[in-house]
Amino acid sequence: MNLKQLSELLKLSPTTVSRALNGYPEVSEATRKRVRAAADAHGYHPNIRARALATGRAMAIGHVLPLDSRNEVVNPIFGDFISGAGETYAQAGYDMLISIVSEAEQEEAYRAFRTKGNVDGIIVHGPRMHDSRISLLNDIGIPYVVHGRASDAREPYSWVDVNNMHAFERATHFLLDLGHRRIGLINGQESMDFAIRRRAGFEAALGARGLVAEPRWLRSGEMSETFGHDMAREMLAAPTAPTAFLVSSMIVAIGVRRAIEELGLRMGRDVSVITHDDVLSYFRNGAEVPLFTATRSSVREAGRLSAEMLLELIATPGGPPRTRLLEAELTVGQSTGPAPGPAP
Amino acid sequence: MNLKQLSELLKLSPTTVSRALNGYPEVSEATRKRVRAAADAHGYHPNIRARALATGRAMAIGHVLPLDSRNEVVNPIFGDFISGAGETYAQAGYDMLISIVSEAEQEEAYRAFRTKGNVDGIIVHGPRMHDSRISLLNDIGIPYVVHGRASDAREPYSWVDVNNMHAFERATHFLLDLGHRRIGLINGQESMDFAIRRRAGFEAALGARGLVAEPRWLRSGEMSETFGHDMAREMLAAPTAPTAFLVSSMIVAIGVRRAIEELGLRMGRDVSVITHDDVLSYFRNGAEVPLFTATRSSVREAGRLSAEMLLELIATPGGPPRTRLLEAELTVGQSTGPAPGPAP
DNA sequence: ATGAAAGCGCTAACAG
DNA sequence: CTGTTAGCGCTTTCAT
Repeated sequence: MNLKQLSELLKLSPTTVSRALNGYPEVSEATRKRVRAAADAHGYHPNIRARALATGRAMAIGHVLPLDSRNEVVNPIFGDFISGAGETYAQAGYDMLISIVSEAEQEEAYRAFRTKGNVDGIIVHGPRMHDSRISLLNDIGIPYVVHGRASDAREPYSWVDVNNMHAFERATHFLLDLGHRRIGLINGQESMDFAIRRRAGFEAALGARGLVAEPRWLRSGEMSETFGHDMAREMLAAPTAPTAFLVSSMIVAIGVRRAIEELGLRMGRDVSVITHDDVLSYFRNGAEVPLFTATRSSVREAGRLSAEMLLELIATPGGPPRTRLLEAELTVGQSTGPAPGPAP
Repeated sequence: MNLKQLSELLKLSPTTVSRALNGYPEVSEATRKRVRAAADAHGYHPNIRARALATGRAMAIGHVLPLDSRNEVVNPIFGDFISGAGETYAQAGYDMLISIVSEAEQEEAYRAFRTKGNVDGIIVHGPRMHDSRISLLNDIGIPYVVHGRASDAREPYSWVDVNNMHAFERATHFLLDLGHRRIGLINGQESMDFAIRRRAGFEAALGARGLVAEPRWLRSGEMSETFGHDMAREMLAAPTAPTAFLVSSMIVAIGVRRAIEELGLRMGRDVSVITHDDVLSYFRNGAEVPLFTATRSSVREAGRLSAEMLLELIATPGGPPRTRLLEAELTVGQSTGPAPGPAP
């Protein structure tokens, strides 16, 4: 059933039927009702490709996901992001298009989105410190929002980001409050913008107490279980080992925990671990102190906001870039135990 | 730059240019070369909407993701699946469309894909035991492949699945070999097909040794950290507690580990944990025994296969359904320690 | 308030 | 081998 058939059925012109269905004001209420009823009865849905061709709008948003070339793995938080964004798109009648490409193919992916004309806007994932994509997208002239930031970008751009620096600063203070003085940071690759910000937060907290980050306890690399395991084992094997780890991702933290277990150390007693991703527990002399870091829901919120922002940018072309910084929820549960932490 | 402009530039008809670019045989190699060069030079990409309208093919595959209504969370393995599928699509020139919808909206999502005409085929995620979607999709008449199975489906359908039963059977045998006799299973919701199969594997392994699963050590529910934590604490608090857990997801296993840590038990000594998701370690009297379950790469492989299968189904309409069962890699590393496990 | 007609950019018969 | 012509299904001027 297409528009023409429906219009013949109704003894109206396709024009009138189209107008009736799309809420144009110059249609009488009577015919509009009649048209709506017939459309419902026959399960008519406009062909989206034809509409897109006629209107010039694709009614779709493209997401370009960088594929880690080494691991062929996409960032696990992506699922949370799109579950937030997807809801917004669905309400607005937009489709979500995903393109997973290696670092080398990124540029081409953006150009292809533009010239193929299958999206009206783009969400950029995994921005790096020196990210050429931003000026590329400005040149191309397609609306976009970056999830995260590219610190050294000269040109203005729209972004939504979680306050990584603040989150890691608070987490570090939390460990310092527990009495830890030797803290290891197991971070993501520092070509990624978020990793730089997380280290900055870590160092700021240490600095506020007159401490300085030990280079040997600063590690950064791919976000894998193996990496976490190997780094933690290395650091724990040294004569003076960290008493706590701050870990950039849940996956990595699993490896760290494995290393701790292998060495016969006790989590939360001999060594503590904080991740940026989930609910974890700590101990002060045997008393539980849960720490909630709500990264997953923050990321979903970031997805929702990015989508809204992008749809607004599409609706108001030529408008100024917008930005939004989210605070990740991070709350420390009631501590029932005595104050001092493990011996430094 | 569109086809007409490019053809004027080349002093050729749009038809010839189109044929040259799409590899039609009746074009001379000389002009084909010339056309290709010009297209590359000017960054020409055909407008996909116009092509879709003209050909009747959308050149896109739709993925319908069920959104867990309670948690608003998508299954974390989804990222691995689409990273596998995405590569196949990209090579074949297909786009990937994602639709994230709650359980209630599923039917409408499939119908909309069909009537809007924006996809040529569908991948179904998260099949349940009694899944009405299969007969719906057969009625609608759009090619599809199910990631996973719906055990009680009457009609034939195409699917790709990991052998969950076998994976859990082997994992259980592994724990039994270590000397464990009290094993807890923390499973996904048993309305999901995969959860049923995992339990079946668990029970089969126990049965092979003349053992029977204890109902109090069988738990199933949402795949969250909190659920894992709460179930493990409950089971560990009982007078006779499991000495090992078999856990259905990495996220859940994090909660289980937290529970173990809180109770001051030692991972791999007092209690062992196997997950279906990642690299983990076990201990026999202090010696490390790594167990590798490569779910993540298996899922990526499943994504790749599903995509290939779907493209074939699209290419050969009316063909018979295809199925494919993958064995998850699960290998036990070299054990350097003495044989006996923890006391039963 | 309704309709006729002209495209959107491409592909696919049908000529030549 | 290349070009001409006619749509794909819809929206959108421009008339009436």
